[in-house]
Parts: sequence; C-alpha cells; structure tokens
Amino acid sequence: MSVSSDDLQQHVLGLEKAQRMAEFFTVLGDANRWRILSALAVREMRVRDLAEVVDMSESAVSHQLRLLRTTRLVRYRKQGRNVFYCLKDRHIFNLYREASEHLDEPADEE
Amino acid sequence: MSVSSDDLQQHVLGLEKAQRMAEFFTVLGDANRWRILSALAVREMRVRDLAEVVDMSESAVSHQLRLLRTTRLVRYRKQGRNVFYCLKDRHIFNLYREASEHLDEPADEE
DNA sequence: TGAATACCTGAAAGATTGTTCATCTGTTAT
DNA sequence: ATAACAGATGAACAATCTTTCAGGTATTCA
Repeated sequence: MSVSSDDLQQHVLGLEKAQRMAEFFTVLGDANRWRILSALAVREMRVRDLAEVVDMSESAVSHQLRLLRTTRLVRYRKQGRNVFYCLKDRHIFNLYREASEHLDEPADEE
Repeated sequence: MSVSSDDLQQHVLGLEKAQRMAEFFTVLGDANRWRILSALAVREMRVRDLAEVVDMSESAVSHQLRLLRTTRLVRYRKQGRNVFYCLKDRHIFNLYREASEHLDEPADEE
C-alpha cells in the first residue's frame, strides 16, 4: 500500500471533475425531467404543450427547462410569443439506452 | 393537436418508468459516489481503504456503498472481517464516457 | 392603448438527501 | 473469554432540490 497507493490517487476522480459529473447526472435524476425529455424526443414543443403532456404547471416546466437549458440538454427557438424547445444533445439517447439496459438486467449478472 | 397528441402520450415516459430512471441517475448524482466508483474502477478495495482514498469517514463510505449495492453498481465479497468491493456493472464505464463527452463539448454544438 | 397570451423568475414551503454520531454485529488475535 | 478491529446501521441535523405562488416581461391582437 505504498507504491500502488500513489498510482491509485492518480486514477481517482478529482473533486472538481467528480463534482461536474455529479451535477450533470443530478439533472437526469428527476422523473418529471425525464418525462419532459421523452416528450421532446418525439418533437419540439412549446412550454404550455409540455405542461399539458406531462401534467405539470407551466411554471414548474419552465423552471425545469431552465435547468435543462443550462445543462445544454435542450435547445430553444423563439417564435413570436411562443418558445419551442427540443433536445439538443444526442448523448441523452445513449444515456437513456445504457440506463434502460442496466435497469432491465436480471438481479444477478456479470 | 388531436391525433398527434395521442401519439405523443404513448411515447412520453410513464410515471413509473420515469421514476425508476430518475432513481438510478440520482445515484450517479453525487461527487463522492463518483470518486468511490472511480477508485473501484482501478481495483477492488476494502471500506477503510476507500475511506482513506476518497477522504471520507468509514461510516459515510459504508452508507454510500449500500446505495451502490442496492443499485447493483458494485459487488462485494467478504473475507474474514474485511469486505472487498468492486464494480459490478460495465454500464458505468459507458455512462461515464457519454457524460464526459457531453461535458467536454463546446458550448455551441450540433 | 389596453387586454390577452406565452413564458420567465424570485421567494418560500415542503420534500429529499448526505453526513455525523453513537451504537451494534461479526471476526480475529491474545 | 476479552479486546481490538472492520464494517453496517438508525436517528437526527444541515444542506439541497422541486414545486407553488405571486408577480414580471415581451409579444400579439383589437
């Protein structure tokens, strides 16, 4: 535990990077955000349409969209007094797929 | 918004599945858990070694490991009074890679 | 200009989460 | 048997997150 311990410390995620990873995954750690993202995976939508589809208040949706915007998971374009949102990032699909596979795996796997 | 709306509802993640997705990603939404996972990615380790490497109390590490166990992200084997933990699931690597790529992307992409 | 619409935002309340502390179980060594 | 050690666990407190509520801005329409 002297030489190999030094090696280890180099591989352990630094506090800063670990923090950025955590912040990103925290955004994906909410059921309503996933419902919003899955709706936007179908097509771009306005805030009020999203609110109806996922059964949330417009305000709550707007708050969540702000978070998804700052995390660069969604993009938006203004058209008159409407704001259309859509997925920004292809990575979401991959993350979704990986998580699904993990969750669908039997309790004992390797 | 009559026919296409029906289609939409079928694609939006149901509450139950969205909840399971969220719970899984919530586990990955903590910096200390990522540090633990990254340490275990190097080699299997005991609780007290982990505690030292990631600079947390043994108790805190143990609590986190329980969560990682129930989420089937880590596995353990007992040997005497030691308990060795290691990563259980290859999916973590893919999730890590996807997240890293996303985070490393320039602010304006796509 | 005034009313209606679409969306955003700050503050606060309620829920959730992570760590600490004290304690407990099980194993090894003397 | 007793002490020391490795780890697990419950309760509680602090910090964080999510929604609601009450307004606020910007755009459209009459």
